Amino acid sequence: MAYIGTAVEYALHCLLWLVEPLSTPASSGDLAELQGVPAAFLAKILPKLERARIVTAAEGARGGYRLERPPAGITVLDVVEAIEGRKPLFDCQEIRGRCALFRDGAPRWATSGICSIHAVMVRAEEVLRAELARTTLADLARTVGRKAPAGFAGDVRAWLGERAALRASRGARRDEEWAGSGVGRAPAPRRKVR
Amino acid sequence: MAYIGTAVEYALHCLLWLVEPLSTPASSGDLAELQGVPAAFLAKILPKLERARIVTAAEGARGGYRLERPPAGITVLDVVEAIEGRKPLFDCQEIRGRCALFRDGAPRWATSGICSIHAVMVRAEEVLRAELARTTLADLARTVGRKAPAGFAGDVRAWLGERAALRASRGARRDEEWAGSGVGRAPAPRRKVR
DNA sequence: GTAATAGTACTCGGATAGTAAGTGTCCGAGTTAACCGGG
DNA sequence: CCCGGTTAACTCGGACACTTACTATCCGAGTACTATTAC
Repeated sequence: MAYIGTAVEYALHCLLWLVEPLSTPASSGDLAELQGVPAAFLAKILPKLERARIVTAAEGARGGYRLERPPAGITVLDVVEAIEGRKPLFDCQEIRGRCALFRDGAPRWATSGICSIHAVMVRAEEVLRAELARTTLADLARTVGRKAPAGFAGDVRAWLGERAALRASRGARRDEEWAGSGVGRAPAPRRKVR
Repeated sequence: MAYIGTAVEYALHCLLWLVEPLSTPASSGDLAELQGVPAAFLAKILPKLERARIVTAAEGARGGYRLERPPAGITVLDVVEAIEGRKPLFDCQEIRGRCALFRDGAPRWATSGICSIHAVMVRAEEVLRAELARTTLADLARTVGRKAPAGFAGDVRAWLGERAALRASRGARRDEEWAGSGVGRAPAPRRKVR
């Protein structure tokens, strides 16, 4: 198992599509289908980004996600910690104090301060975090934009918009089919389709 | 679960006691008891250090472990990789190529080269490894030596030596108890006082 | 025309499998040192 | 005094429980928007 899991990868890829503002927010289901990742899992990841104030969620019909802050202010480290929490690279078991020579309790010099081995790991974790904090969402989007052909970002935006529009008309279209089938309509009670 | 596990911690603590050469090699059982760590587990860790040519193992009776190389040439990274292997910080799922817009196969620009997100993680892993490679066993031992009181290292060496000597005489002592209990003995009877 | 209402799509959160990895234990095989008795 | 057999202690490696975390799925609750109906 890797230290940085699949959930972070899914999140970053979703955020990349949200860098350029959309006319309608993107639903978690659409983001999942767009990228071929499990929708139920993504629906569990995105709320964590919301709690971290990285995205805003619009509830209800026509709901979805938008970036809350400008992408140049969101670092990869922000995303990692929003999803995985701040889990340590290493958790010290305090072996120092268990030495068999300490018959009755470990002396102060062996329990105070930080273990030297632990100190190395803490330094390593710090440089790791610093490196992850160097790259922002805007940097990532720029890099991706250089690789993809000219119209691609627009195509994706169009696909997402189409998806939203299709959903908006679905109820109405279904009603139309009902009318066309010649079935009488009851006033108040609605029939459930399917 | 942490990226760098307990096994690495046990290993580093053991190695610290081996920095100063011992007259007799230290057995895995003694190292375990000295530090209050599960012996059966440690017996599984130390062979990995041997395969990485960090320690040498003396087999058979009076066997045990010694440092193979000078401690200034053994880095913390060496120990981590000897035990955990070179597991990646992040394993890329290649989400790029799964885009729903690629109806019939992903285009070359989306599969060639390294994913931009992956690239960030690779850089992070590199700085992490570099930081771990900065500290050697000799550095660690020096730091520990500054914290512990003057005679402590000597006390530990004495304890390990005593342990080895005690084992050397144990069989004989047990023979005496056997003789005292009047239980008959098969082939080669033995007796000796410690 | 305006207000109430039903329906739908979405987010959010909890509950729940399944799977992979790390921790820890146990046992058998092979190896070496020490010891004993017999020459 | 020296030689061969026996025993004990150790490393090494495989097999096996146990725990934990992550991935993934499902379902219920709440919320907002739309369309329809009634006044």
